[in-house]
Amino acid sequence: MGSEELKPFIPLKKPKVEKVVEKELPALNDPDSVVLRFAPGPSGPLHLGHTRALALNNYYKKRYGGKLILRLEDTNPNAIDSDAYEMIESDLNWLSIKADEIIIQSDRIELYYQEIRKILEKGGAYVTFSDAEEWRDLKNQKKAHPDRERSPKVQLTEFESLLVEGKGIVVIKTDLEDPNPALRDFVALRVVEEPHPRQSTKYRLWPLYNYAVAVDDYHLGITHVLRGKDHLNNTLKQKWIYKYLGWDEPNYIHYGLVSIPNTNLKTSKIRESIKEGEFSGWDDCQLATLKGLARRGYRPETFLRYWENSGLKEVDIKFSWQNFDAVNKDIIDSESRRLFFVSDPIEYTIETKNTLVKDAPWHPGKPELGKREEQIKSGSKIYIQKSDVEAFDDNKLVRLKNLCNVVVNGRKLSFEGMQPKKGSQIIQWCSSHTPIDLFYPDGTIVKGIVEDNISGLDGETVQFERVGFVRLEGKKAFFLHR
RNA sequence: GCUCUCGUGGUGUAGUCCGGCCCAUCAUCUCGGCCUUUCGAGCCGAAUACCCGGGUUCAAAUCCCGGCGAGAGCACCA
Repeated sequence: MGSEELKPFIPLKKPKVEKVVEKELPALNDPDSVVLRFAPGPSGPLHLGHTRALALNNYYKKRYGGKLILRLEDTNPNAIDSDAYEMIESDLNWLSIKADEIIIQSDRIELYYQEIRKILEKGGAYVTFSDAEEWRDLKNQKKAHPDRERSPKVQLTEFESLLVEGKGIVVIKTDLEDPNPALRDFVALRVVEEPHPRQSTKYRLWPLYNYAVAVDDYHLGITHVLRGKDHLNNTLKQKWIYKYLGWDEPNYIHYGLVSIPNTNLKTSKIRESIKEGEFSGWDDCQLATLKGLARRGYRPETFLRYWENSGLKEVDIKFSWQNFDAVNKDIIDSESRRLFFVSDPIEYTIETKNTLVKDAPWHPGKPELGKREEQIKSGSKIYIQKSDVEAFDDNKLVRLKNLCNVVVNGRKLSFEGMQPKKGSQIIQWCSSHTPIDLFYPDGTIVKGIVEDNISGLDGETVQFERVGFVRLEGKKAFFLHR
């Protein structure tokens, strides 16, 4: 058989069907009424790490027309920054995420008392005055503390007395035989005598995380709990409370942990460093707080888009600044005006017969934005970056970008034509200028000058050509990314 | 140590439930080329991945078993 006859038998590559897959996050169960929550502890302002939970919850809220509750978890009087309540709300605001309801746990202490009474009554919890170690040791040996076996009636009496005095704890009974020691009997409420920033000394018995979360999730009607998988065990604990109270459980969704390289996210550490003067405040451009990142010029949409793109798989992931920056650049590039920035400026004088006019567009892709014009007369000072000057020889022809060609001669630049010459070096320059300090997130500060055109641009992101995108703030510029 | 998760290019992601249209998607990064009075943007192209080993099957990224690896939890924190 000739090759022509074989043709029908040659397996053909199937043409690939162009799949236009609308990429989206996985669907939720029970999508009919979706109630979600974002529940930070008010220990400081929000940082990059918080934005994932926020973005994901917000995404599903919008997708299903649901409701998002901001719940401030302030049940540990020792770990509260009283400014944080407001800072968190303003951070949400900045992200354009609207909480449909704001709940503060320390306003709901009576509710936690009410529900624990029910559990005590049903024999699902107990009060003990045992010291922490003894109680924990017994647990680890799968043994019950004697206080565990007392009748509900006694437990209730002990509970009421704990409200006024004594040093005990209220414990939720689980399965003492559970192979995972983390899941055996856990504390629901404990005594804290320190005054609470909002409630002062009104209460002395404070609920702990797992207990308060379960009670609130139920009473707030939360349908879907979206959180990191570090909460896997917490979910199991919280289910015991649902069981005792006969409540229907919400849908739990756990996503993998993110590690954010080279970034300090520990609120307590940051606070310390601010106190020591290492950072100027929560909005220092070296920090990955929302305030710090906002100051550098990251856009709210960047956070949302980045996290929605990262999905919610249970694998642990690494945060990529590169990818994050790419998202931000995509948003700001088309709207950021261009400027010349000259670091370590060296002064030159220009010689020209005719007055020259700088003809530089505010944005190369958007002529409608107009130009940044400037008249350059003979004798005008021209400033050039030291690193560019280092490549100069006398009689070298260079192109002052958007102006003209010049020949370098000592500290003089002589006009040498308007037509750009192929191959000649093109450099940025400043004449009339403003001094500006460029702050990098690693703490370095570069002093330089910027064209005298920035008056109307305070607070905006612009691109310093060849340097990267920055956000302007007075006589400062904060480096964003390339 | 115990308990629980999870392993797709450098990074993130789609596909895994219900095996075939997957010689594996998209984005970013990297490297070329084009364009450009920015080292930005845009356009074109390239390179790079199903943790390993068995099994089931006509057919495995997808199912089963074993290994290896990574992470988390083990608080009177949240």
